[in-house]
Amino acid sequence: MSDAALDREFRIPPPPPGAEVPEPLPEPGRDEIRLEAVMAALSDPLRIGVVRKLLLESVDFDHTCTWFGLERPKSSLTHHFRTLREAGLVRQRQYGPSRRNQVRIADLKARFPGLLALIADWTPAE
Amino acid sequence: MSDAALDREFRIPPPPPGAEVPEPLPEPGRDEIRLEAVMAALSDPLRIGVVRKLLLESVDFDHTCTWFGLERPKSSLTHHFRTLREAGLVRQRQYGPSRRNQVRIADLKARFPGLLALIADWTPAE
DNA sequence: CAAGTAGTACGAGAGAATTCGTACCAGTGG
DNA sequence: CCACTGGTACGAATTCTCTCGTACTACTTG
Repeated sequence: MSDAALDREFRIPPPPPGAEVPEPLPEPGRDEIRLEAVMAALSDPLRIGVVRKLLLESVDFDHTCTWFGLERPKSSLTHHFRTLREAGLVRQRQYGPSRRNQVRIADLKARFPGLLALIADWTPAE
Repeated sequence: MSDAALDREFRIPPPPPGAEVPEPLPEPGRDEIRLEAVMAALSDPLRIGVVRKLLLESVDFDHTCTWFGLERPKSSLTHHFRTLREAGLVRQRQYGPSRRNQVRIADLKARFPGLLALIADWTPAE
């Protein structure tokens, strides 16, 4: 699937008007994102599956870690989502007690055109 | 260095005419290449640099491991080139005593469109 | 045959990732 | 206040990866 198709079909709506959007947690700037780090983050099936699910099913603004239905201990999920954030793939914001995730679509499209399409087309091994 | 050694050093052997091309070493078939494995292989700067150099500077022929000018022990290079081959990124053929490498351009274009462009655009960290 | 070349395989040490238990903390809703 | 939810931080065990030395093999050249 092309980046343009992703734009048309799976665009993440803006936050609701008047809602307070917390600042993102620390993350690399757009120009600091390294392809090696992105590749390393995506080399784990759980993590590339998370990014893909966010791309394809993010009908709402963003999602908590538990929304993904991953059957892992919470401390493991913390590790994987931090890995994705530090690589520059997802942005995390703290909404009260929960932490919500979204793919950095604009940054990734600008920096690595075609990458999101590869992720969206990924399927887990049988 | 002997004259013969000088000859070998600077001669790029022509592509073997016709049927003299050895069979590739064991590698995953086109449809067996996994994106996770490709990402893992490319997450090492040395390896993504090798693939990039092959893409940009050796469209016609394939090249030995030492052609890359990497200042690592031979056993380290064996490890990295095997990783690339087992991930499905490069094809290796045995020409006499030396082993030559090519990017699997057709397979990767078909399976992961856009990936090769990402690799070609990569630059090492400063 | 002997020397040189281009690799391999094995194995060990160091370091990084992964997994996960445990303890803990911040909001939210009785 | 108390329990619950949705996380974090730390640390340990395990596993994986990277690096590299050593010894070895295969082929080519003189």
